[in-house]
Amino acid sequence: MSEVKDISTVKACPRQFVLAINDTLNVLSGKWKLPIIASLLYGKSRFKDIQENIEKITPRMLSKELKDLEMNGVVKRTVYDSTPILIEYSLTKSGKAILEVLDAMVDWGIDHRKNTLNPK
Amino acid sequence: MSEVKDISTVKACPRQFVLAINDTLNVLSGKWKLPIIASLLYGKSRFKDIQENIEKITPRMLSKELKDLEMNGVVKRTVYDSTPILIEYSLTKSGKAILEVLDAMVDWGIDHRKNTLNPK
DNA sequence: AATATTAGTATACTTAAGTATAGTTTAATT
DNA sequence: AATTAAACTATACTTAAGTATACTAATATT
Repeated sequence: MSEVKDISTVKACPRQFVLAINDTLNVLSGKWKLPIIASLLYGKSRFKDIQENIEKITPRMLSKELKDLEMNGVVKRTVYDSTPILIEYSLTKSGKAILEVLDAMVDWGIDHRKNTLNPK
Repeated sequence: MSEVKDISTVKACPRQFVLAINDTLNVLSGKWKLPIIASLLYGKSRFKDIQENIEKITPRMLSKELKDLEMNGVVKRTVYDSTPILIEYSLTKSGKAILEVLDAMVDWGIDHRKNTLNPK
């Protein structure tokens, strides 16, 4: 029994990795997801706040994307039964954790600009 | 002079970070970028190979996306002046380095599935 | 009573992304 | 000389993503 798997086994990307990457990409892709997540990381949490924070987003898109993010377990919608009724959006644990992915993306993006302007 | 920047300065995401993230997202978004990068990480490098490796991609899309990745400094196109002429695609240094971003995405995706199926 | 605010929804439309299908060029093989 | 292969390109089309504009329901303010 060899300790070394044959090359097709070693190099093939496991199905669950593909699924995981696609989940992540789904959460981040589209024109408005990142601005929304950034706005929630920053702290702005009411519909109106986010809308004002992200100039040019229409309420339709904000509504749609927030629902999408909520369905994907990234954003939590809380209704406070105060008067007037108050609705707050916040990031879930996972939602906050995505900052690590963003960090990796910042690192790559910055390095890439260096490499591309000044390649070896 | 305070050592502590006021909160709006500290929390605002620097412009270059936003640019870097968008660069990264650009390289990864769309239906075929990831399969293509994965195929090149795996080692398949000729147009025909990639096309066979990624079933269902049309030559139009493969061509378009390869050009796009090449323009963005992620993929390198090499023409070998053999007979018959041979064209090989490979990942640049940056292209290979994007594996780190993919790793972060795998980690988040897997954790996220755990959190979402089994939230605290 | 009229106006404003929050948190959206509804309808119609435009632009971007991706697909389907066929064709081209250069050289090799039969 | 006809057929095959690699590496694409061209044209037309469909679907998905995003925009524009207007509207609604509940409550609060003037």
